[in-house]
Amino acid sequence: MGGAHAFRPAEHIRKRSDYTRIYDSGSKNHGRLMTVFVQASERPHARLGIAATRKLGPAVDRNRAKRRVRELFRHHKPDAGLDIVVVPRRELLDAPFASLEAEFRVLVERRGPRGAPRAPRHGRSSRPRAHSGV
RNA sequence: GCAGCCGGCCGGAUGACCGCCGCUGCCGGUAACCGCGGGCAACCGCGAAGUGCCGGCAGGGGAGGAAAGUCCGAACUCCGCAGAGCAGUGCGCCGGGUAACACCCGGGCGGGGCAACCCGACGGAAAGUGGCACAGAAAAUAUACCGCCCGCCUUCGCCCUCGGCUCUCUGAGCCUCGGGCUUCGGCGGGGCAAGCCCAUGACAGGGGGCGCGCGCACGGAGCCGAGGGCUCCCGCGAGCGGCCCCCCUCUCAGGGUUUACCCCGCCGCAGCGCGGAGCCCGGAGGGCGGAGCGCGAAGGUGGGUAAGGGUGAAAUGGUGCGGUAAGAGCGCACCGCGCCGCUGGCAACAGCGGUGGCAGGCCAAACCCCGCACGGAGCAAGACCAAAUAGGGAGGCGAUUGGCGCCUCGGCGUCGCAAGACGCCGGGGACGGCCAGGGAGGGCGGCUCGCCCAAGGCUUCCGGGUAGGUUGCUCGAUCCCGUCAGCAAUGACGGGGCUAGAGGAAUGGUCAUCCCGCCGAAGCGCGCGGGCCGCAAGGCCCGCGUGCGAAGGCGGACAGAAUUCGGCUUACAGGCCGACUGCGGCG
RNA sequence: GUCCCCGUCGUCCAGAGGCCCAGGACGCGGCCCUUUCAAGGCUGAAACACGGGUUCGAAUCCCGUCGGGGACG
Repeated sequence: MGGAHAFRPAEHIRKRSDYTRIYDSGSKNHGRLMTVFVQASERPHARLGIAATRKLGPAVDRNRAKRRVRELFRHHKPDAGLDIVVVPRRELLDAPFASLEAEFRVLVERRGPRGAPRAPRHGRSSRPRAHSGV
């Protein structure tokens, strides 16, 4: 029943190779609370990966950051096939949830401004894949 | 009531919406490898299997006391291993508990606290090696040194001078007072190379603070003296000294301080007695006096001694009496220590008695010795399944000719004592080692021709094995309750329960209400002090402290399982329960 | 997760029970030299990660924290 806000295993990014691919050829946007990598994919649904490094804090803080980011993804899930990797910053831990939602929306959709979902730096052309939401 | 001490426990609650991960049941969809059968084959059917996977619904479960640090100990897994030892590491009072431990319990000993109680790496220093700065005679050998005592040897000044005495009298000798020289020692003052400190204010003095140290000292006066020490006074139930910081004299300074060295001044030391002969005077007798003797001092030397020696973190048992030439556990008493015996205790150890005569400093978290334990790695251990790509092995298909190279055998030649090496010729063999030819096949193409690529080909199987997946993975030295044994740790028995299993890693997100703590105006209560009124009881006002206190605000810790247990260590807001100790109050 | 290693001036090192209130080089401050700068000379400031313990005495030896780095078919 609850499918709209669910977060299924298929929506996790798990493989190391997926992460490196998104780091290399996805678009990258910095915010005050987090950094977001976005890359388009062939899948019918979006996927999420979280990279909480030890720099963020001890295990309690890292787990809390991941839970809040997952919650963001559940409530603001893009309908298109996008691979998203979020790198949380320390400021994310104490920020109000509403400010997280605002920043997450902006960072995910900002991938547009400098052209379609495309690797800005590595120029390895991924063909323009019309996405309505920009 | 306050302060303390020990043990145990909890570690926010409830609800709403949206979610996550296992398990169980039901419902819907749906495979594959593989096996069997059929078919020329593509493939089909059956089994595997309605399993696994995907989705839905329902039920039930889902972080900790430290999950942390990874400091110990184990289980488990793989590797290694005849046995024993060495090395290395860890542990170290005794007894018990345990699967094991560096953990726990009980006891002993030592230390701290008024006490409850707390703390302790707590074997061995006559097995050996080594270290102990500075100071000090000496830092481990009980010797040397200083000193004390005994014996022996040598020596016991010089110059000037007041005064005196004697004589053989412009002089000589002797005694005495004072001074000087020389040598040594002590005390005081001054100078100053150099070092250090100081405008961030030195130094000195005074006051205050803090911690550490010593403890009847500090200060004052005197005495003995070889080293070095002793006595008295003041003070006295507590202080004193050193270091550091702050303040004041003080915005005062080219100054202060220490040691070495130099100079100056002061003090101290440098024989006395008896005495035959002799000489002189003489009444007795007296004076001088060589040698000698005794005592004393200085130096040297031979011995005795371990009492004492400013030091130091530490000094060779302590105190007292006797004893001695001086001394000494040399003797005695007490204390300490070692050994032996008895008693109590399983033991560590304790008590008592006897005995020895001191038997030898500290450091083993210095090397080490003794006793005990330990094979190594770690769930990224290990096991199973197994893409793509590359590579390995075996087979099949296709072309299989020549040359070079390779292997082997034979002959000849050169070198060599030989073994053998090198070269040439010939026979045989293998080969995807190289080159050329050949061309199965492939590409362009509807087909042929043609062109291009081309033995680094196509294909089957096998083994290792990467990504990935499955497993190991949660029923266990398990948890709860009770009984029994035990002082306890713990164990035995009985009953009951199943209590997270993720894997880029779940156990939550957002909000509401409540709970707890802190702040908190007005107001109220209590205590203390002051003022006013009142004869008094008391009342009023002011100030301070304290308790209760609405709305509201702030806060609710430390921290997230990763193979699993037993410990240790570290972090932690707030709260609850119980035992005990000290002090105060009331009865 | 499992297992190792290391912490000394601002930086890189030395020191290995007392000679160390810790030494050297570079860097930093001041003075001298120079017309000036550099070089050179003189000089100064500056550190034992933290907390306990052993010892007469600890940067050094032991224990525990904290921080940093590394390895993992």
